[in-house]
Amino acid sequence: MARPRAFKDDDVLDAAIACFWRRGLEGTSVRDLAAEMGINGPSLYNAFGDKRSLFVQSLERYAARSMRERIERLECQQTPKAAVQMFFQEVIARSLSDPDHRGCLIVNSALEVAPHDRELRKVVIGYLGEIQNFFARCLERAKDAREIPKSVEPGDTARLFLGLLLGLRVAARANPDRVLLEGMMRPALALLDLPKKSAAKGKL
Amino acid sequence: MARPRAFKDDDVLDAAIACFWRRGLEGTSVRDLAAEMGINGPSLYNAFGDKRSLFVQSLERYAARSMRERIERLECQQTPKAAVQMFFQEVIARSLSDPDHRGCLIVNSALEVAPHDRELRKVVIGYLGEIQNFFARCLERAKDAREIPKSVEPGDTARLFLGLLLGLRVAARANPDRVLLEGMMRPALALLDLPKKSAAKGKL
DNA sequence: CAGATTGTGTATCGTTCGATATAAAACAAC
DNA sequence: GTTGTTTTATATCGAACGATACACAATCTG
Repeated sequence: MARPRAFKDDDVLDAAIACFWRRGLEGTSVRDLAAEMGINGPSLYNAFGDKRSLFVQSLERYAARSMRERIERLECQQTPKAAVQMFFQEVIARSLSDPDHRGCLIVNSALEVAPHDRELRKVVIGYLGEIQNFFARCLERAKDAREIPKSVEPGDTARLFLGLLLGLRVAARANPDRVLLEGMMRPALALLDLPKKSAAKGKL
Repeated sequence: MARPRAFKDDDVLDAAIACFWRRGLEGTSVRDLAAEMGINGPSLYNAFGDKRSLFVQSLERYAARSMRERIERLECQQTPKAAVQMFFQEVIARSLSDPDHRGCLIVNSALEVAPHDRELRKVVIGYLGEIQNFFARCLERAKDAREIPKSVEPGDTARLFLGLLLGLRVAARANPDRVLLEGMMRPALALLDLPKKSAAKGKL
């Protein structure tokens, strides 16, 4: 009943994600966005509303495609313990191979916009909660399956892993060095190692 | 031999720190800065150079007054193990009591400016290295003093604590919740607890 | 005092910002 | 075809941006 879009919303949204991911909300201009998306300013406003609204939609698409995709894939294809291990393995690999040092759009947003934008803070906290819940679920299941020591407390350990993920992503932006990224995870992931079964041992 | 400054550089630099700390480099305008510093634009440029140069000087003063002060104070007044514990205790207390959710200027800068500014990246990496070295020194000394288990590897554990500090500061900006902040540190700090001396025990 | 030098305050430079007014273009329904 | 609706492209809008030109004020050296 009217002129059709000359672009697919999802495609240009991916281009917007690329901009925001590299430079953040305030660091990206509407002209930058329009150029990268291959559309004109008015088309951008017509399709996505103002800049902040485009940012919200970019963040939501990023969360669905980058975060939830990884969580769902690992959670249904791996054992609970391996899911956590591979989660960080993938994040580190991505961080080390990204020449732009983009880190994670959610973490970047947690630092840039969450303190000043009440609504976006709720959104970001929601995404971080999803990650924390993923860790907590994996740890609970791993504990039930005797994959990890009984001494692991799933709640706090999930918080530990969330904190380390945030730290990993910050380090990935400033100093993506393999020794640093793998080194900071090693003692934490070692918490999941089962105690060796040796002869002269036994807690009781 | 000429007209004297109507302000003390350090005082107005503190005001600049306050601006950059809350809103970052790009989020703070020169007008914001001049207003908060109580001086006019030209005086700002005369005394500190351009905006980026003022940012560098603010960051250096912040590092000296917030980071190095804490490190030196804890390192000479506390046992090595207590220094690490109190470091995080102080950071968490500050994070929970700050109504502006400012986090840490160094961490904020690691995320905002380090990826796009080669020189500032070096500066930020240097500051992060100072923190990591503080942790490493404390852990080495604590190990020598039998304050922490022999199983603690100082290098990686220092990287772990640096990563957690970064994560703590990000969480402090988006979601400064006591349960989260203390919970994410608990399993990591528990690594420093000595094993209980019970009767039926002994590694060898 | 006069001369030199530096800081201050006003006003503004050109640029870029987010956001639109406007009109032509591309479709569906008729 | 005509009409109605939405998208596109050009050309901006006023505001805010980083940065200065300029003249005046304040100090030191003689």
